[in-house]
Amino acid sequence: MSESTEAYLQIGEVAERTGVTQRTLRFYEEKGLLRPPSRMDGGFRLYSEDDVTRVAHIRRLQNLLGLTLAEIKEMVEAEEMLQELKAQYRPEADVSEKRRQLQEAIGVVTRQHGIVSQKAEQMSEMKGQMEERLRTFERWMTELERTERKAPVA
Amino acid sequence: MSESTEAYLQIGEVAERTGVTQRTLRFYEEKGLLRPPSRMDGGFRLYSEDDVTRVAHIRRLQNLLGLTLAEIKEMVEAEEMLQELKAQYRPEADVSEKRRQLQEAIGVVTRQHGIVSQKAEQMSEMKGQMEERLRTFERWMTELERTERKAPVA
DNA sequence: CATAACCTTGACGTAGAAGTAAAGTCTCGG
DNA sequence: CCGAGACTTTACTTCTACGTCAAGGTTATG
Repeated sequence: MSESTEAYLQIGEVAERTGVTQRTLRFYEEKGLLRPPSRMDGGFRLYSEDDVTRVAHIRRLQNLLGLTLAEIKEMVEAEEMLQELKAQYRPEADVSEKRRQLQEAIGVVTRQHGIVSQKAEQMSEMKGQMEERLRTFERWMTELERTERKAPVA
Repeated sequence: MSESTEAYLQIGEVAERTGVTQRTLRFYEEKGLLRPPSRMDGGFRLYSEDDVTRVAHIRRLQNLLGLTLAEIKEMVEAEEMLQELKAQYRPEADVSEKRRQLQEAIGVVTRQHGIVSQKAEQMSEMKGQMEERLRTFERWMTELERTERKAPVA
């Protein structure tokens, strides 16, 4: 009973490990966010560890950056291209084509980076505002307490 | 023809200045995110500059933090309470009540701050990853160019 | 080989956040 | 005073991102 194909996961496991529902996994597949996984003879989906990582990534893009699935799809496709590029990296293929792909990949990631940078900046600005606000409240509070000591509660 | 009430804006202007549609403004009002504005005799809504600010704030909470309108409503209501508190600050009213309100306000903002902090951190982590990735690409690119010089294009 | 647990597709439902259309009202410059 | 354009409410529609059955096929285990 050696597990020759031990690295494969059924949809239920993937769902559990990623924290999304099976429905969501199928939905992402439908929408092109996950490549159609391999299947068992009976038709059961067989996911790889990579797919798990992928889902986590998708979720982060959703939750953190608030991107739509359509936008995420673009990003993910760029990643895909990258994987491909990585795989093709050794076999001496069309160099100028690889160059082009790499250029495009750089473009995509640069745009992503721009989005993240901007958001991160706005965030920390917001954070600062909130901290200032909290300081103000603390001041008010101390002041209130002073008032209370002067004229204590009946 | 002096503009005694010059500070008031109709919905169209507010829409234009905030970048949301009139429908959205009415929708926010319906949902309790914007206080019902004053009206002209004929029923036209009259907004203040404060309302414009408010809408901008709402949008940032939506876009930056990805909060739902329901969550934003809570926040906005807390702000409201704060305004009230600020206004009542001088008139010597029930001190312990004010204390309670202040406590609550601190609680709300602290929670908000927690959310923002966490997101900000995750963001900068993501940003870092992207930067590393870009560096990798640049390396690949230089390598590709070296290859090209060795065996130039026909 | 039965059967529980797991999976399949398909179809319809839902919540959030508006968009859009209809039919009528108001305002304001000329 | 009137017509163009801005505004009103009401109602229906759309889009996204799934949730929720339903009816049946598959797999693993005793």
